[in-house]
Amino acid sequence: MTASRMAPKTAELRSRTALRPDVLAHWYAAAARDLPWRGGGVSAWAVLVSEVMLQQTPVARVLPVWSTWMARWPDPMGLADDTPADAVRAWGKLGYPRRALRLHAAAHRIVTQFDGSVPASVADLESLPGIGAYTARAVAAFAFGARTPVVDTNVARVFARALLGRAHSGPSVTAADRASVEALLPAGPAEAARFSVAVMELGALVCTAGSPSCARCPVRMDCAWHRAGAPAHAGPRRKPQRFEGTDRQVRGRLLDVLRGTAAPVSADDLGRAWTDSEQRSRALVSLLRDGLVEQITDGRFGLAGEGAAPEGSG
DNA sequence: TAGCCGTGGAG
DNA sequence: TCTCCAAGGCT
Repeated sequence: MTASRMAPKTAELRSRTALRPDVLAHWYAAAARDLPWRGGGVSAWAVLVSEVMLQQTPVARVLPVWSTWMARWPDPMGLADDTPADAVRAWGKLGYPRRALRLHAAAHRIVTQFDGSVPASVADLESLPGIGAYTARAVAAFAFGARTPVVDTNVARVFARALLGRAHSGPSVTAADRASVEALLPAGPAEAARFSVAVMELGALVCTAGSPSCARCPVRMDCAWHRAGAPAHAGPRRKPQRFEGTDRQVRGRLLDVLRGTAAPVSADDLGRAWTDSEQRSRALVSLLRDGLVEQITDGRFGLAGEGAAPEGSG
């Protein structure tokens, strides 16, 4: 869903009925998953944490980690008071552990810069580490009721299919995509947020990337892609990511060792996690550079913040 | 901006 | 077994 693919004018898009807010709201009420970070009584912090955890990560894997996290750190102050190592360890095996580091840094910034309260504006949210264009708008809309386009890969795909008749959206969500979605957002903030979460849910449960379930789609009769016979995508697909044998895998192995031990470990201990010393060294350097790992004065390695000498000891 | 950054379940 | 990928962000 690049800018060029969004060529149809707003008025033309608006005239189409493929994504009627009322239809989507009705479907959402009946089909949506009951997720603990949705609905009333959930803090903005809880929403923010869920959105960060959900980046590139399946809901089923996020659920238990989010629950544990929120029980331990119900507000940003609690997390900011603990070490980055605590955050990385609590993150467990969710993947992309730098998110834990950034969430910890975000909590610190919320405390120091925003008086402990998650900011409500998109601009302030985007200024926080680990909070990008999508997450900032998701928090603004779902936690604060802001009328702002919440466009993730699901929303982009649903729009590409229902309104443009294309099988897939572009490789990444652009500002032009957000502008297109914003043009179709219901006028009321509450309705807009409901519309956004409904489209997201539709993309996650029905209008999936691989094998969409058009038969049970509430908007199939008005979907441009479905009406065109659901033609396959012609252009190039995203290059599949390989993992086995990559530095990413090595980083994961090293971090797994460090998560599993309370005390810092020696280089030899890390050596057992991966035999190729050159690759192991490269991965370790990158972890140090990222701030996930640190080396203490005796040469051993630990998660960031846990190997630090006590204050005043040197 | 294309490449990098984890993990493990599903088909 | 192997491929694909799941609510992005950062450089």
